[in-house]
Amino acid sequence: MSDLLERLRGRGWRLTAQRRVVAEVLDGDHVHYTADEVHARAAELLPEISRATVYNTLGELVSLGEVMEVSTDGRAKRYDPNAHHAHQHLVCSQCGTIRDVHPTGDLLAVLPADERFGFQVAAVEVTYRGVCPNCSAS
Amino acid sequence: MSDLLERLRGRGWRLTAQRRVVAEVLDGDHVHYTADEVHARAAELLPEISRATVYNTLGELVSLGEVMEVSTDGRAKRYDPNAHHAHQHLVCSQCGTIRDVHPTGDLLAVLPADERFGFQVAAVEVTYRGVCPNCSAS
DNA sequence: TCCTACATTAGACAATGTCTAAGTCAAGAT
DNA sequence: ATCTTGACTTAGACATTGTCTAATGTAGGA
Repeated sequence: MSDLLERLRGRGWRLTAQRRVVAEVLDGDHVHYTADEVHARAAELLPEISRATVYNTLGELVSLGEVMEVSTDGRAKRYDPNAHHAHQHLVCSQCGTIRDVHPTGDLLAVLPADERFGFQVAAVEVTYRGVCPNCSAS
Repeated sequence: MSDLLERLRGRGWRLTAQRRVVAEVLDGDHVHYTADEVHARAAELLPEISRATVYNTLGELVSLGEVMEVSTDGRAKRYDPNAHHAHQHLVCSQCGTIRDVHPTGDLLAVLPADERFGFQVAAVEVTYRGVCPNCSAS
């Protein structure tokens, strides 16, 4: 993720202070912030950053394939910087905690041809749901 | 689905006109309406039905396991009356059409124990994405 | 240093969903 | 058949999340 800014510059992006702080907030794996959470954390580094810029920047990062958009609950979308390694998500039904997980096998292959209805199937998203150790204990 | 009202009565539900029309709108498989779509169709049968009642009723049907909540796009949730037969969804990336599909094998089993992080994993939701024949053609 | 096209901003607006207080009614009790 | 009561419905305010616009600012090349 630290070379994200380099890649973006290579794509002709202007490196503004706002884009830098958004990238900084997303830095590190296992982070799944909502847009408003990204905005709140970015605003600690750059108080005058606006919501619109955060939304714009996140949308651009998704378009470029640098960040994954995840919606596990029908509420706010979450942004996952771990976009360069295929993975799925495991969500706690109680507290909402999200973990990146890696199922075995080919998840696309288990959809038979006669269940594809002529679609050109390109991708698959899997959400596992359960109760995390923390919530089990209490 | 036609015996849904019977099951609900058995659970102590009051059978109001509003609940009848919501059940009628959802009747039939392969239907994936948003709450507002359900409201619009219900209002054709019972013009004075309110949005709040539709939201309440859908929420209750979901709690009772009679209807599945599906959110394939991070926008409005959709309501799937085909809740008594396990299935997953195939979504057209262009027009948003949704089909019910049935992958083979045990989708839970492909998540190894060392990828469960102590969670008690209870369910799995899969969304396949691709382009439908209609959108491929045009 | 200057230009200018691209980026940012504040805030209005849109879409979806939730909540409240007041009125209505289904269904059991009489 | 009527009464009673607690569950149900309603209108509309409110909340959350996301999008858009017009004015202003600025990164980076000339």
